[in-house]
Amino acid sequence: MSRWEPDARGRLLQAAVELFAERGYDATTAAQIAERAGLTKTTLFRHFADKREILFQGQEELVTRVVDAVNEAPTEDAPFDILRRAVIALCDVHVEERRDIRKELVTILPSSAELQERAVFKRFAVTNSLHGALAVRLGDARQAGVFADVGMRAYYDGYAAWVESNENGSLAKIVDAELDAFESALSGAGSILSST
Amino acid sequence: MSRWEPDARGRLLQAAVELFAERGYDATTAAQIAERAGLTKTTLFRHFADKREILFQGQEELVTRVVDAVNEAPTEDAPFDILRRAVIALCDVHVEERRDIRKELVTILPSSAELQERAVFKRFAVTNSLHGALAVRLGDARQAGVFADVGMRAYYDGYAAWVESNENGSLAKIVDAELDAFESALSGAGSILSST
DNA sequence: GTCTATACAATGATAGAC
DNA sequence: GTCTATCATTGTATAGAC
Repeated sequence: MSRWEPDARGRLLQAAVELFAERGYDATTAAQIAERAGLTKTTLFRHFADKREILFQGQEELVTRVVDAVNEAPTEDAPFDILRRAVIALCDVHVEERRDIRKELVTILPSSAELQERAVFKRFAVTNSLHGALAVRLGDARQAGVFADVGMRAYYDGYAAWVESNENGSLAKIVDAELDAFESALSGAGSILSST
Repeated sequence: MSRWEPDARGRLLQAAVELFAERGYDATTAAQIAERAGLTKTTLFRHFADKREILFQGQEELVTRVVDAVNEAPTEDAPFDILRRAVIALCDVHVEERRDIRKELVTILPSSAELQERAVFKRFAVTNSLHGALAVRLGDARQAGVFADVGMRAYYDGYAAWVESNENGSLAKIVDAELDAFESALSGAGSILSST
């Protein structure tokens, strides 16, 4: 019952995705996004720290998910099983996500260096959180580092395959298979190290 | 000879590092940097694509170095030995680098989100190039991915330790030891995977 | 508590003169 | 190569409207 239309953030996101798809990220100004959402530039920046953040909203949840999953993993879990839980926990986020926007994102992202930088930085943040949690749990920072990298690689590779495959089937299944493949690669790694 | 003082880029870098150290990255404007270097803002942006790039100039060299090292590795090299060559090849870049600037960089970087994003993006670019070259050489994209991540982790961890240790000894030595540690972690990885 | 109006500082692009 | 000048855009700050 307020005087304002509700869901300002949602409207801004919708407007942004539309305009980015129409004329590209760089060619779209913050003012144009706000206008299409029936708001002003000032209000846009009250909701989002910057223009990039419109598309990466809610990534902080990935950090808490991955850390919680590691911390709550059963004591009897083997290291790679802990990693598996953590990475699979990330997949659930995308269930609620709007499919149309996800589809657009994949085409918008490569068009702007600014956006790619932000995307990479978010990935880095999640990787670091996973690394930290695993280091505590496993007691070995280097092993935790390798596992964190492998897990995130499985996640992002799986995500890319999922989006490209027209989204039949669940993301979690694809990522799980990806983890299997990396697990074999790791277990075979001992035999392909230095000859010395 | 010309009317202008030579080495505009060097003077701009010098001025930028000084000012960033004095008053922080965000509080320093492009105009101030240019002024201290005896130039104008326009000229600054003719030499550097943006303000961040002043500090990350020459990182493209890392990409060519790492790729060349992989491609030129002897046929008889084991996979991890190829990786070792590639990562060690990165270390030589920092020999020529000016020590005072390197020292300052470590304090400036954490003070600005903008700078960290760029730094992470550069690391990502090098990692991807290494990944690509290793994938071709090893014929297994996933194995190459794990190796690329491990190698870059060894490099950046080693670099951090090197800078912190007041720079006695060579970077290559520290990174090499780091690689040894990761190699053991990898060779032991087979035994710590899923219990299933 | 959310939105608007206005003014402002800084980045980065562009065009033309030396 | 550099300079002056001008410009659009991002993002902030302030003060006020509903």
